[in-house]
Amino acid sequence: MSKAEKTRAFIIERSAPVFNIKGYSGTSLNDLMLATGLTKGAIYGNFKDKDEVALAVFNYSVRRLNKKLAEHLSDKTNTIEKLVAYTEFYRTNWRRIFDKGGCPVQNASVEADDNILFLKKHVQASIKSWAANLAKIIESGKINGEIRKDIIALDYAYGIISMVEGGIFLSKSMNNPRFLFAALDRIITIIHTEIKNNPSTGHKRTHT
Amino acid sequence: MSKAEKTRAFIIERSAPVFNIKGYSGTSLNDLMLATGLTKGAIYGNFKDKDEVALAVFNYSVRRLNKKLAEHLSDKTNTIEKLVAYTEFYRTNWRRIFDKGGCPVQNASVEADDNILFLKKHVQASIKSWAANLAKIIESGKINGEIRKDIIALDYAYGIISMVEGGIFLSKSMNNPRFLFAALDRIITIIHTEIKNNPSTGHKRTHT
DNA sequence: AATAAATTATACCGATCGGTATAATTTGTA
DNA sequence: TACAAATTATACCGATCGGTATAATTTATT
Repeated sequence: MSKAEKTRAFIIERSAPVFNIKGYSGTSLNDLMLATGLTKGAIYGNFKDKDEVALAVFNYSVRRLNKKLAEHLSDKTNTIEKLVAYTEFYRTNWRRIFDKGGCPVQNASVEADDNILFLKKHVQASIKSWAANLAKIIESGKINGEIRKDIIALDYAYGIISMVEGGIFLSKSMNNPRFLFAALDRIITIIHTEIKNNPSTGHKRTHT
Repeated sequence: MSKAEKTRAFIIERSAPVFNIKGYSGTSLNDLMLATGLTKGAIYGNFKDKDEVALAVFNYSVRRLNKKLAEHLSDKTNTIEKLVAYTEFYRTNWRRIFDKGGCPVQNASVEADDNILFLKKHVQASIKSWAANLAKIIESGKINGEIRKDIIALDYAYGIISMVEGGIFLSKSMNNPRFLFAALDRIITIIHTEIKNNPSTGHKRTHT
């Protein structure tokens, strides 16, 4: 790892919360200089422009969050446990996430979706991969019998994301985690009543 | 209505979609001049600074949305119909809303919650009044027997808002209304299975 | 129609924006 | 340790930022 590579990584790490809190338009190069303690020369020696910093920061933030999430699921063996752990992750880490400006996907998307075009496609890609990962977990549960065979994994994956983001939005807006917790509670209810394979209550079938 | 009052209203109307699409930091006075066809003199003759325009625009956008929503509910008499009409409103008007930048509350909140402080308290106030209105509808249903007496109206009000905003977020991000529709479908399911007073299935009580 | 008041247009302000050329410095290699 | 290359700091660029003073114009009143 060369000096420049280290500096580049350092700039990204330090700039991430700044972009996430102040937004793309709201973050100036002066902000980045303050956050890193470096000068314009160092920044522009490692990035061609502000867009490239913003993009690297977005990808870094998403990868970091995905990594933390994966770690949180790593010791879980069965599917239902993994899905519940998914909600536990946010229940445990909401404060850390909020302190750094909230969900980077939500922030980037809401700011970018109408006018900052170079970010929008990356936002969409990260949401797609997020949903695909969740769907994969659900699909694996269909194979081992934990999850009902007739549910559409991707639909529920997007449903979970939708509710998580709605909860984050409301809790962040109101400075109160209870709305996020309520969303997570509902997700757990859905897991147990809709997607989990409950032979006795599932489809009210009396024979297999 | 004096000339200045008309101009003020005109500036607000024309600036509303600009702020909602480009955000507060992303909207410049030049943008407002372009959107209104007026000069800085006209704008600063009616507003003391950019903050005042942004604030007036936010309040206008919220009031306008509430008005449209109220109109959509006006012909509904009973509570369940009103709640269903609530979801119908978004199902019918999503495109119009999306074209103007999405939900103004969501946009303002996500941009403002960490750093544009003068907007944040107004965002919180508008969410509170939104929830209170919804809760009022639910409460009236408790009185006339349409809604179960044991449910907490405000909790469900915030739950509905959370799901609507989550759906709007995801659909706006992905350029696809299906995620919003899915959220609305779920809200309707919750209305019918959880909060509606279903004497036969409600609490499985065999006696009153 | 004359005129005072209210309103809008023009021209300009200092500050800050993103970005660049170049000088100073640090790094890796011989 | 000498030296070339890579990296970072400094100084500056034109453009645009929000905001203001004032001139031109429009409005309302008589």
